[in-house]
Amino acid sequence: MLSRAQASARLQLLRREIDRQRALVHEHDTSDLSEAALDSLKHELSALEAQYPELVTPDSPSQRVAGGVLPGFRKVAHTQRMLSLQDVFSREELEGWHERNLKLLGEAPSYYVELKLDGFSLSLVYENRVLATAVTRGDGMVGEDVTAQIRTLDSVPLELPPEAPAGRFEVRGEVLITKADFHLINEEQIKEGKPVYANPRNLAAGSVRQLDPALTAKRRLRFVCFGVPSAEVLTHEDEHLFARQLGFWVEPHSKACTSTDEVWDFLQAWDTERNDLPYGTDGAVVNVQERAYFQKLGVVGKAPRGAVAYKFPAEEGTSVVRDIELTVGRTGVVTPTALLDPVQLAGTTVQRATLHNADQIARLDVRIGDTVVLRKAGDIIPEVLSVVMGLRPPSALPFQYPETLGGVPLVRAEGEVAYRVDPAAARTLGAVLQRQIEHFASRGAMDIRGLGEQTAATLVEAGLVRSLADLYLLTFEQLMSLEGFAEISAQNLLASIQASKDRPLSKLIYGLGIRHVGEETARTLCTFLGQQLGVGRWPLARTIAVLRLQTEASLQALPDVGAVVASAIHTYLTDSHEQVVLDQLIDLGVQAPLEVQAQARAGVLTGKTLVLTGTLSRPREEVALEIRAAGGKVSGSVSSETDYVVAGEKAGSKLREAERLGITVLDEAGLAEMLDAA
DNA sequence: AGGCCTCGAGTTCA
DNA sequence: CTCGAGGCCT
Repeated sequence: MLSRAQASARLQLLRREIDRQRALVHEHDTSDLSEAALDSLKHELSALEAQYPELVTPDSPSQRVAGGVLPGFRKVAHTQRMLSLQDVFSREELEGWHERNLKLLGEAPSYYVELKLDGFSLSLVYENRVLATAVTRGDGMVGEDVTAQIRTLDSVPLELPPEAPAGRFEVRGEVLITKADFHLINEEQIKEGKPVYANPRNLAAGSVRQLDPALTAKRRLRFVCFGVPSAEVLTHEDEHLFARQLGFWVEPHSKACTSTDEVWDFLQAWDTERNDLPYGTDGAVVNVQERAYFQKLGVVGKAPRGAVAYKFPAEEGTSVVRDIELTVGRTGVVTPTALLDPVQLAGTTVQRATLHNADQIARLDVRIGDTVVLRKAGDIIPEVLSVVMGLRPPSALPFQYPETLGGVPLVRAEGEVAYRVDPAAARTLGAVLQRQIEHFASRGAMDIRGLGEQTAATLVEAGLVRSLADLYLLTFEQLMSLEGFAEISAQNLLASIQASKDRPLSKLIYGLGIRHVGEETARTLCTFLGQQLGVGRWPLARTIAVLRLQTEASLQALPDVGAVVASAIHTYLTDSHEQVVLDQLIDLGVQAPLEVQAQARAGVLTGKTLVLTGTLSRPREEVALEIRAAGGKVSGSVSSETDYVVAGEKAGSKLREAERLGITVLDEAGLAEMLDAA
């Protein structure tokens, strides 16, 4: 919560930045901030003003209806004010609005939901069925006369059919440009070395505000009607039908609903389906269906109560960096994370975002106190896109890494992006040990159920676990003495730890956390050991003994193992600490068996590389196992080396990449068929 | 030396 | 998912 003085300073910055953005958009049709990010700033502004109403100034952007009037066009007053709509962002807010309708009307209205298209609003006035004027929305009261420009649009009838009423008749709608045309025009701009348009709305607005109508005509603009306020009809839906009869294009996906459940279903469905529409939408308008009710609900401030604009969860937003936290990973790499004021992003509340490394911080020039633009990368992980420089407090200093972390010196290795804690001292840090244990116990490694972040922290803090081997020394009594352990959970954990002794060798090697040795390299080592030892089932004592015989040179002979990886493995095996740990694991009965089959039968997929993507019906690891059993290799990324891509539900970029490269795409059934063919 | 390609490691929220 | 970096081929 900001103090009054802090709020006042912040408000000033926000107003200045929002005004600057508005000037950019409306006078130059460019922008250096996305629509969603700007929305987010406006949202913060109104929230702060709501909190400190006495700080609202008459010139605040919140006091104005979007738009503004540009010099060069004749100003025209709207006969009926063009209102704006109140925004709702969640189901709760939608239900709240419905409750209010219910209270004010005494009974539930029905609703008509229509997609809100991404263009700019326009009012057409017909006099005796002939187009008289076309006026932009402007500030809602007064707009600009763009009749000459609008006349060039095919989708605006210059004359209405006889069904239209005589006299003055108003038609309202949105002027927009399709996504395809938007991209086409921006490509032209790039070719000509001109600035690109930030979004279709800016382009549509810019195209209409060409003083020369011939220029407007070249842009393929379309008028889409959303209302005929002066028509004599009973429902909002009828307005749409009537407009269609008169020859206007009306967005065809609108839906009549009798409950908010139905409304919500519509909104949820279109949140994803809208991506397939040829034009952009950033929300939907929920209208009270019955006109009489709509009138009765009236207008409050500058918005009618009978309709709200639902905004689809934005993929971009803004927030303020309160602090930069440094966390140390299992390898000793120190990663900076921005701690943020909570912000809604694509349907979740985001409070932290990784800054990756020192380079990234320097590139973005992120500082504590900065306002940043955030996006969800791949719909999951928040990412800092940029800093809004106009909102930087004067006191913000460039971020500096400290010299030490937890008393251990931080070093940045030659040519590396990352800072690490001094490797020799890393194992003395509880945080590093905790991460090592988490990794060792993770699903891809030893798969010890019940040993996650929380438990690992408890065990390390209590001093019960000082190395990976200590896990196998834990007793029931020790666990019971810990906070948060009951009989059942203690027994379960001990059982999981026992069970982990029989995981395959590759899982153990991966779990050890040797630098540069991941799942793939662990398997490479196992294949090599299999060749050395021959057919049989080999215990850890034997496999480790063979590994310890290897020189760096012999390791380098393995596929995908070069100088760096070989050295890392060799260093690990000869490190005195690690030797003790490995010997202990052997003594404590960790088998980690290496099974060597008589002869890896050549399967149907021998020599083939496959990539799995999307949601499969079974765990990915299970499918991967079958593919490997058939001789195939499972890789993480699609390239020209890939033979098949197996796509499940909701496959994303990898599927597109596969299509681009012309790689055969299989579904799960297709894969099963190939495997069965063996 | 340069340019793929693959692997490793770290990441957020519900 | 994304980025950095190691391995390997040209």
